[in-house]
Amino acid sequence: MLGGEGEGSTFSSTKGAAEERRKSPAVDGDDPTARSSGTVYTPSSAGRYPSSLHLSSVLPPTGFSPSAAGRSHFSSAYQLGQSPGCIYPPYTGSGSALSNMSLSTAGPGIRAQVYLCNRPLWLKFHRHQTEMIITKQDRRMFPFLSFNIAGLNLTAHYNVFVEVVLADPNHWRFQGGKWVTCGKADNSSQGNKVYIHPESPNTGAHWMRQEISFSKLKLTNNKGTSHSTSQMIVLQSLHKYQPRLHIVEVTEDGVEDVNSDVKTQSFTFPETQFIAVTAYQNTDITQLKIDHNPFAKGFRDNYDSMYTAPENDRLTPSPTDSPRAHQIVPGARYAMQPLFQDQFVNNLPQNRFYNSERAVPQTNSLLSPQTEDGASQRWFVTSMQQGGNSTSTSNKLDLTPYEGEYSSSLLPYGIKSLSMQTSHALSYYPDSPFTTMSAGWGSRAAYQRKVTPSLPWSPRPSPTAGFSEDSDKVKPQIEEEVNGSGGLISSWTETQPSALSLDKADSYSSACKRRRLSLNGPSTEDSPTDIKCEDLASAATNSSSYSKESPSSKGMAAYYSFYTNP
DNA sequence: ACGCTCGCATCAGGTGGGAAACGG
DNA sequence: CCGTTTCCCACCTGATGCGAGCGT
Repeated sequence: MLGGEGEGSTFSSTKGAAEERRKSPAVDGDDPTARSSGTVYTPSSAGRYPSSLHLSSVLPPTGFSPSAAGRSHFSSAYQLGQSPGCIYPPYTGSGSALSNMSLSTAGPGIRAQVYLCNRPLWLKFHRHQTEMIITKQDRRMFPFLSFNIAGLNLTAHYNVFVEVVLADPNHWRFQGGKWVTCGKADNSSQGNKVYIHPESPNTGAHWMRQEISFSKLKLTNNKGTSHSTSQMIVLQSLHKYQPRLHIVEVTEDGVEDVNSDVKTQSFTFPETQFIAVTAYQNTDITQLKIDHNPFAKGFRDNYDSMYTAPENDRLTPSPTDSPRAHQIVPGARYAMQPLFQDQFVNNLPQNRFYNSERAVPQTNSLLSPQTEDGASQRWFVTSMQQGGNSTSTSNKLDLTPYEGEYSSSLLPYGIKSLSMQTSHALSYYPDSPFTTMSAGWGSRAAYQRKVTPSLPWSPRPSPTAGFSEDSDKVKPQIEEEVNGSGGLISSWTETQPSALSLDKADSYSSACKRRRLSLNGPSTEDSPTDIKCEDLASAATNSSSYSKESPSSKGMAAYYSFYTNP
């Protein structure tokens, strides 16, 4: 590994986590991009955040007083998460939460917007209820969190970190092929819940210049190790969690400005919600992981032979399905992809391609026309909009095309508008060559030599580019799938591939639990594991399921969900 | 001779599967 | 007994180092 994230740095408790912040991982590490500052958090900041960040999910609402928090969105978020009987808590839809967030960020000049870079991938998982493996040793998240940020003050300094909080008060169990609540969550969870980006603190220009990846973030269920490293977030199995992105303006030294409570901005992406598990429960999730995680590639080949029948609902193209992947991944298997994709496309009923679109026609009217450059094709989710749906569709993602402000703030930096060809903004390992060029990758001649020529995904995927072609198609899909507290369940059903019919639950007996014991699941019926994203992008616009999430064609990769807190 | 490119080998680490162990 | 967790395994990716080949 590059070791640029301060691996090995340790601290021994929640308090230690705060200590760790003061001792920025980035500072400790050798990350060349890390600013020179030696501190990240002052004791004061440390004292403030642990209370909100670490305990927000477990403390009773009373533990938060708007005045004390100054970041009322934390408490609000908690309250949302505590909504009784709410299977899918309105953590995002809560107008209160977001309104508060708005308040906290109402400071002049501070109005960040955040993209979830690999949102399409997250959505794929989200449809089936994302699961994240947690192990005693630790396990990376996959998909991992990756953001693009805009709207920050160029010269101001910020700490960027992710907090993982309980998404709801329930304990979950996988039964009958679906997730059901099973008692109450254990709120006594201890351990680190925050992962500070190793490049923190850094300037707004820095954060906006590149994709902010949290690929090194690791999950564990070992409370004992929660103190060992800031890279680990301690979770409990069979609990549902919601990652949050926090951006805190700090001084040049990384010290939070204690005089300002309005310089903290938080962003929640419902599609990143997941259930922590020690072993995968849903075979669909397993298949998605295998299909998309390069490190799980070893589990793919066995399925090629199974995917003989054209599966309209092919879960996803492989991460190696990008043009680049075809070029850099050896093996006849990949050489055959064009054939597979043709079969896939040709066998897909045309009407399946646009179902979701037709189902939500109004969305088109809200969208900017597709353009080749994709300049106007971004999803801009405002907290206000979310708030408007707080009551009934709290979990819903309101998507509207974003233009103007974002463009003006973003493009000037050329941040995400790199012309670099990219069909894979998903950047599975953006910490590698692709997200942190400034972190040393750019200097690695050898690697560049080998990869750059065919590099399909950019380390700094352009949001503007990323949305090309899919905006008007994804939105409806998203609205359906990430819908309200109760909407998710329905969407789970509605958006299932044809093979994943409504009776999936029934068909998913316990015998189906282990993928290899069941080949009749939607996953196992997948057609060729490797279908070019480009083709899927155009063909899979259909089934609300695996539609436009694939890295786009036109050399663009990402589809971003773009949140902002007013 | 020198520098660069390229291919190969090696190593570290990430991945899910599956059996065994654990615990209520 | 059954659901959950732990551990080990094979397989994979990515990083790195080394040496051969080539051009200047």
